[in-house]
Amino acid sequence: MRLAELSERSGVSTATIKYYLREGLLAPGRQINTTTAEYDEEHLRRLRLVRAMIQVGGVPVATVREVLDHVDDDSLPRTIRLGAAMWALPQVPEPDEEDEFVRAAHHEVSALLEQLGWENAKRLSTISPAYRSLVVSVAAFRRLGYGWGAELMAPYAELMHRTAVLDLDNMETHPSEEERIEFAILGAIINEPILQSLHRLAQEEETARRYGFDE
Amino acid sequence: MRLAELSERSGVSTATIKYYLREGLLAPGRQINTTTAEYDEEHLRRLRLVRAMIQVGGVPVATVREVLDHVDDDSLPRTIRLGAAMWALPQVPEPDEEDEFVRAAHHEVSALLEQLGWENAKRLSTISPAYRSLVVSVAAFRRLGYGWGAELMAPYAELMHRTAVLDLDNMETHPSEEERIEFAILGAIINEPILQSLHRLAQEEETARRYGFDE
DNA sequence: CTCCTTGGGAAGTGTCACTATCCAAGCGTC
DNA sequence: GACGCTTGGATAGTGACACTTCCCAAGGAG
Repeated sequence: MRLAELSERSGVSTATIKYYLREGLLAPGRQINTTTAEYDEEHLRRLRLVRAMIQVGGVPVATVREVLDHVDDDSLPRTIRLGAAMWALPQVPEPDEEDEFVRAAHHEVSALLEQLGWENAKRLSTISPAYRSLVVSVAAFRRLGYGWGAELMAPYAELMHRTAVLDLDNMETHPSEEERIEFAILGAIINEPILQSLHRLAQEEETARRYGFDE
Repeated sequence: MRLAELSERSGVSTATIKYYLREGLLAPGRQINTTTAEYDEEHLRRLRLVRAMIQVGGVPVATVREVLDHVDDDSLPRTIRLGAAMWALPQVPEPDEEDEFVRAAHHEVSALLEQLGWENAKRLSTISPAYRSLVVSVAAFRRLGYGWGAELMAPYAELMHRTAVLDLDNMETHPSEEERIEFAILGAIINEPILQSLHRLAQEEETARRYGFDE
């Protein structure tokens, strides 16, 4: 398969594929001679993953490269590769520890983890990007004058835990390592828009059930 | 309160506030004379909401304006105002109905709504942005070769429905109309990062429980 | 009187994901 | 073997976006 065919089958323009090649998001094809390169199904698959991350997930190109670097790092064991890839994902601004709201949010969140008994998450709290982004979000809410304490978050956290259980159950149905890692990344990226859409749909449904249509 | 104080109390630079004023995201202050305007707590509150939408929620400025226009439209009844504001939020590209994956996703999603008994969501399916974005995401997943059918989505949808119930319960604890509408918008925007963070934290927790730390 | 602030507008900045253009070197076809 | 096409490689340009900078004339405070 040559560039033109790769482009056609993926729906991505050749110019964009060349851009991805330059950015290291896609491995170069097998060079046949100076002016021809051969791509295979693996390239197509990877290109689609990249597209999904960028277009559906809105992940910045630089982040995609980081994630893929971890995925392809054969020197690491599988769980680490997966974890590294997942952790490279969020683009979380370092919370400002001076800020009173940030400090309050910290307490709130660790109280939450305590209450839920999430021992592992607690142990990771100093380094986990998910923890940090939660702190940032809670602080933002507080700054607006809305209380969003552990007691309000706990039921949400319970539901999200069940969601995570579903995620991992689904992942485990995939036979090969490669597929599982890819699926986990998709689960973290494409799943989120799906969850978000389901959430909004559910809100519409529930709103209509409670208040009806005033249309 | 003058511009400088509004800036100081909100942590937003005067230049940016002026930009928001120009863009119609913030009502002009009460003009005292040609060179002085007076702002009140309401302005501060609105400014914080705008900031939250843009910074935490990543909502484009143009979309923020649309949302606020609906919120401030006193000619509409409350539920409509709320609905209009929520619907202005997502920036969903129109799905390409020609695409086979999009059509398949359509069937998938309406089968899901059928199975769940979400009658209201189903009735809204032709116009709801949430429905459309769900179709787009499911189609993207399919295009990558991953099956993500109604039977897999249903348990997620159930969990999201419970989340929506929590959302509305929380909203109803707010006494005033204004606050409820504002809270609902925040719930749609800031809540989502929080849910997302909780989801990822839960994934970390569950991954650690299942596979332990290989560190 | 002087300095500062005000609203207002125009123009510039930096980031990001492409996109367009150009190039010399092959390949396939006639 | 001429011609049109494609290739990898590189550079520069584009358009959207969210500011940010700069400048202005008018008013107010000390």
